[in-house]
Amino acid sequence: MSKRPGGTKKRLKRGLWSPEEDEKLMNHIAKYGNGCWSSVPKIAGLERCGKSCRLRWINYLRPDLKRGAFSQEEEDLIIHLHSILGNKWSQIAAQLPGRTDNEVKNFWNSFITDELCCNNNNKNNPSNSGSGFESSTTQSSSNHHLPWLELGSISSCTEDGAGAGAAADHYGAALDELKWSDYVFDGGYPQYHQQGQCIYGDSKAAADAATAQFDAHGLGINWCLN
DNA sequence: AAGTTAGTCAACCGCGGGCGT
DNA sequence: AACGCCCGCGGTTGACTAACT
Repeated sequence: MSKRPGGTKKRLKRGLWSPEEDEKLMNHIAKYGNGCWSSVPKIAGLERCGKSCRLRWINYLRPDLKRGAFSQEEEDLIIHLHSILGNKWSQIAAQLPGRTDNEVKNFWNSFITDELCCNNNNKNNPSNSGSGFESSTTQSSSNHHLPWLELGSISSCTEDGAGAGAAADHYGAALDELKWSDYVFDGGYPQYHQQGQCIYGDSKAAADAATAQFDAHGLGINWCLN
């Protein structure tokens, strides 16, 4: 952290929370609930800012949090929701009970790092070119079974940025109608290469059929390499 | 064994929106 | 309408640790 909050009268503690601080915050919330964060540090006897208290509670102390690695279903859901919602971490996390936006964001950043890394590896290693998605998952603990379907750029289908939200809604509604699961290909990942793009699917015909279905709904879909 | 690199987790910061005055 | 306060979100980065050389 290169930037420091300026102008604070009292020097607030920063960095990792101690067990004693956690206990103070837990006790405070058990007693008063989790409202009015700005007053929490004062009442709870913590030398932290209210925002820090709120973050600690939301990301770590909440009793309903589900700790540990993401399940395969959760990973798939994140990937799916991100294709629709973009970096709306709080909205994505809202669909994952017990998970925080921070967790989802961290997962996604790791996921993207893996994907980029393995794309580069694949480019440099022709022997991997036939199964890019699968090979991209072998390094991490993640085991992504789903091809990564990327919706056509939402911004590109609107006249300006103001329509992005409506466009996202449109995609979401259309995907619901299309029954997303019909386009989740299980098993291996043969690819159809065309004009620099990869289309993942059980076969070219399957990918073409899926693409046609999306086209019929007015979706500018790119079956995306990852 | 020691040093380096990479990956993950946790926390901070700035910004924008909602709300009350 | 303007202002200030508070909260929540998304981006970023420091701390820690495991893996690698």
